[in-house]
Amino acid sequence: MEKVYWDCPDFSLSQTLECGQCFRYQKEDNDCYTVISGQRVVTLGQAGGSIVFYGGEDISFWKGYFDGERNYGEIKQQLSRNDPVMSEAISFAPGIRILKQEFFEMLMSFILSQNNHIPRIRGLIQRLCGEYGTCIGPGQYSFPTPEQLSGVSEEEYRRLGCGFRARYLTDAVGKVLAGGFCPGELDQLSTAELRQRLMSICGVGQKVADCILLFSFGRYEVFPMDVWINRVYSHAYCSGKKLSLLELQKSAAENFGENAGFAQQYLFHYGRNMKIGKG
DNA sequence: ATCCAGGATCTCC
DNA sequence: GGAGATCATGGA
Repeated sequence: MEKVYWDCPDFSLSQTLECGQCFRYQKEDNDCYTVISGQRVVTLGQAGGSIVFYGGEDISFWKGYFDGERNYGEIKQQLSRNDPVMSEAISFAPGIRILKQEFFEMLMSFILSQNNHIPRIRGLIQRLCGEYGTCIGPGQYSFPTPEQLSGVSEEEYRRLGCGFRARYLTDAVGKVLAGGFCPGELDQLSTAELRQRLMSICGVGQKVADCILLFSFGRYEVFPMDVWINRVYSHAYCSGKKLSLLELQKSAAENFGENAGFAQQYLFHYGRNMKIGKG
């Protein structure tokens, strides 16, 4: 099999895939990962600093998916300046990059994420793909397109285990199919406008919208505020005080500015693994 | 067994 | 705008 090597600085494959932003990867026995995005599937590994693609298809797509062109060294340096907490979080997982994932996948996945555990979210998505996606390899299924989900009822989503989120999924599919969510058009909107547009979908609140903004639209100034980030940020930056969501957002924006999204992911992964602010 | 999860919505003030 | 109850489900 053809191998392609790629040297990408500040990049850990495992940290990037396993830090909670992505649900569509599988760790293989030999320390490789199989990743699926859209209709594409890739198997890759990391030996030392070098990424190894097993199979030479769509390499440029995957380099974009892993945000290969961005200078994360500079981002980390800016964030670490005068910030011991952030320095600690970054040194815990210095190889995180923010993936560029497909819009509809992010929309559906983060609707499913609400009030749910990450392992269970992955399971739901896997079942959703197996049921309605296209087989693109041995046991591998693409995330279903809006068209593939056009006839799926709430009942069927419930049968997969989606629970109260079933209604949200049908609403999302319907609104996407009705138009108004074409990525090329959405790219032109300001972050605030795009957030409002996303929140017009039932089951998409600010946090889910912000995850879509960050992980799919590259709006790196957003700071998705979930239960973990709330704990970590309150504990480490607000001396444990209970601030309102609005106050927390304002504070994070002042602290991290245009790099808030990157900061959020370093903090999220660190705080969740260290169980900061819990117990 | 009981708790809790990358929340959103509804109601009520 | 903010506080509280409710929502399904299963992994830990």
